[in-house]
Amino acid sequence: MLKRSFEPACGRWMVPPVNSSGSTKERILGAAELLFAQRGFDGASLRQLTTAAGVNLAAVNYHFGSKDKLVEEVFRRRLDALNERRLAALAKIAGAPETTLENLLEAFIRPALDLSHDDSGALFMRVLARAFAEHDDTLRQFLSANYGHVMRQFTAEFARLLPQLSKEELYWRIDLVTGALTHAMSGFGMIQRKSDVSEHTHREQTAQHLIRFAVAGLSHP
Amino acid sequence: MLKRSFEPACGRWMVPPVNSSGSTKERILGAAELLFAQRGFDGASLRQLTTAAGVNLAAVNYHFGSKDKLVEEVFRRRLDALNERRLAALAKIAGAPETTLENLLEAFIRPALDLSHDDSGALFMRVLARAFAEHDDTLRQFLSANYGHVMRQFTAEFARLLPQLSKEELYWRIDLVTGALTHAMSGFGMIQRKSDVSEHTHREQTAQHLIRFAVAGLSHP
DNA sequence: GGGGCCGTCAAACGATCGTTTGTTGCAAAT
DNA sequence: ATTTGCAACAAACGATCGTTTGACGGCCCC
Repeated sequence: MLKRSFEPACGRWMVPPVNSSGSTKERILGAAELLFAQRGFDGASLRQLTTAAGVNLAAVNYHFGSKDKLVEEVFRRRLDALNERRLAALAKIAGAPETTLENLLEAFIRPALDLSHDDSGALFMRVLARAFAEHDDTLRQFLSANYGHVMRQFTAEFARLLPQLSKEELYWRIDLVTGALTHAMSGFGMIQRKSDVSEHTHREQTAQHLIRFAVAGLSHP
Repeated sequence: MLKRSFEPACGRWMVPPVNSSGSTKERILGAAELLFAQRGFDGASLRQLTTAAGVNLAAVNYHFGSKDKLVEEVFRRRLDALNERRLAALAKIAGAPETTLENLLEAFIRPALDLSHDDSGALFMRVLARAFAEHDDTLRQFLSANYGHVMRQFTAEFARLLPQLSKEELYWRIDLVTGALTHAMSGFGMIQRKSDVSEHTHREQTAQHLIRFAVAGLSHP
């Protein structure tokens, strides 16, 4: 079997330890983030999810309306925070004459790395990487409608700092940086965190490598 | 709904036009590639799949043993060809004193782009991007066991052409290039093929941008 | 001509899916 | 004290899942 993760010999599926803190809605969202990251949106069933959250099966439909609405809420909760931080960081440097490409990339990348800081935020980056790969047009429209203006503001600032690039050239490069970012954040690839460095240090290294790589890729002639 | 693609008002799910060419096994593999790319491994059911292929429901289990074995075969068929081409291209330049970083990246990237050339090979890149995002350890082991030696040979050649980089630094950068490659190939992002350029031209542009970006990112001090 | 494979088929299997229902406990409002 | 509304629960709904079964027809080989 290639895809589905393990299934224990006894019992049908893993029941992660019950998370008993917070309200019912929050416990569902937390468990959803974990299981969506591990097994995907289709792969994680509401029964696994509600068992992990320690709530009743019907609670998801009661509080969110449907499984799809739950998925939407998982996205909205994290992306609202992420894009707020991005815009706040951008606002501090936008238009300033002394702003460097490193500053701008920092503003773009750092909030994504910080998101991975708190307890389960790191899982969300995997959920996001999955969603990107799903390639769904509905997701595309959702992201564009809700967070498109953030990307537009950053692109405008990139254009200001890289005036030598044509619009098309700039789009291409930002696209490639986004790909490298998503890849690095989701943690697939050769580079794994070594056991002797802390999670925080590892994130810091990731950011450093990513920013240097992106600066070189963006600003080459 | 965020994720599942549309479902038509009449009838339960889309039934793509029947593909009536080739053997039963080949038709199943073709339809699997299409539906796995569109709906994911869990999302695409054997009933959708066999209907699209124009074969009986039981044919999958008869010819492949199980759905999971089918997934495995979808991967193996394309990756065998991809890595053969990569190794052939690498063999022509490995160790040669006049080899440039561009040559090496070309050998690495071009076969992936060429894979997208034939009929449905482009779909496979989406399947692959999905599988990367799934983050499954079983997949990781499958790739490492069957195609790890390819990555190792390329890494050795990268190390020869970039002697100034530490081993860790090199791994990081190759990882980021891989992320950009996967992202560009899977086609999520701002850049979409314009209707006035051919598929071939678009692939060529993708390769050019990607190689230039990667060279800059890899070789910066 | 008859026996053994092979590929295909409709039909069914049990399991699991997302969702709905009806009931219960409980606290605030009347 | 009674009513109202919310949240949680067990249980069931019909649909769909991956897989298995047994029968049917065509083909080659003895």
